[in-house]
Amino acid sequence: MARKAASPNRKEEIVSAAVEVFAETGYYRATTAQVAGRAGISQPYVFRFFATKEDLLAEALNVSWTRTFDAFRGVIESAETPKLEEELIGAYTELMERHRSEILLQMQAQTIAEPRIAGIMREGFRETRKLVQDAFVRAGIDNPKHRTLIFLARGMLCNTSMALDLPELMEEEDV
Amino acid sequence: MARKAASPNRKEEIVSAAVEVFAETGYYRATTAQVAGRAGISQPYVFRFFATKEDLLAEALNVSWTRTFDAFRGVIESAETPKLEEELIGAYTELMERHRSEILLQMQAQTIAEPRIAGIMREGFRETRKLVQDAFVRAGIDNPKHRTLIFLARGMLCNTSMALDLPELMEEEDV
DNA sequence: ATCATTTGTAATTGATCGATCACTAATCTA
DNA sequence: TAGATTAGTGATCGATCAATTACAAATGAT
Repeated sequence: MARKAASPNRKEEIVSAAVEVFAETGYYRATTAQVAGRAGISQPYVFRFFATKEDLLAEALNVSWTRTFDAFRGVIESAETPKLEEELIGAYTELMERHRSEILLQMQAQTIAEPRIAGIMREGFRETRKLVQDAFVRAGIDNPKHRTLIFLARGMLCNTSMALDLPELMEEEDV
Repeated sequence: MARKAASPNRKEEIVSAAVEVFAETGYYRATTAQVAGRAGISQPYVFRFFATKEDLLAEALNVSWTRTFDAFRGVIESAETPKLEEELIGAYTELMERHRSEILLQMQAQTIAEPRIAGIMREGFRETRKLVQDAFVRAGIDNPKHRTLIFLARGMLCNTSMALDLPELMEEEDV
């Protein structure tokens, strides 16, 4: 039997590098050489782990959605009803601060037409929506579907505000 | 004095073609040859009107934002107060149906880091926000800043719903 | 009708990039 | 320590693309 060693998490390192490079430069303009450089390996070595650049994008998006689900699930399992929505917003804010690149990548991927990528994005949004809506229903919140829509909508505007560095887009206190 | 002729709107034709091709394929992956083909001209001829591909993108975005402003202004100048928000939503829905590609291009451009493009996007969002908020204030609507945020947020989610073909994302009627 | 301007294209170029191939260095097994 | 497997790289290649150049055809003015 064979034993692997070296960097046991090479694959994860490459994915992390890809998330950053894709987010900064744009998936199509970003090169596999940039990703490799960021991961501290040579460009051809990337292809030992991912057959194509698109495979790498798909995995980067999966990682990003998994983190999103986990963040929301953590809140849903622990938060008390009256603070549920507030804490979900808090969790997303923290996600955006700690994993900005993953959110920027999700934003990009919304307009990528490749069926495989579009499928991942659709599933990501569907699952997020289900997670939040079920939690609102279980918490006995009124108009759960409406509240879920508003929650997701604020999230999308929050993304725009972050990506374009336009914090005023999220101001809502009237004097 | 020289007189021009041929197609007096060649430039507009190229921009229209660019909006579609960029929206379908993604700006970075789209080629100037595709844009030229869509416009019915040769690839080098594009560069008689736009010095660089980025110039073409900038103009495409300007056209798209101008149309957005015009759509909202039309409603604001004519709508009666109680129906203002409803009609603004209607105007945006129509814009998305009639000029889907322009909206998809705006979505894409949210994550393009080139300073010139980011500047156009920032200005577009700032102006849209000002337009809507001032209209809400003039209409005497309560919490105008909050209502403006919710309006813009719904617009962003609506974009996602359209781009990913996920109509359920905009459902909000509870049974 | 000729000359100048404008409209447009074919051909090309220099750069870039994803992916492959051929190879070496390190590590493991027996 | 020999042999085999694994980890990793340099070199390269075919394709692609934005942009330039050098032209040709049409149009307009005199």
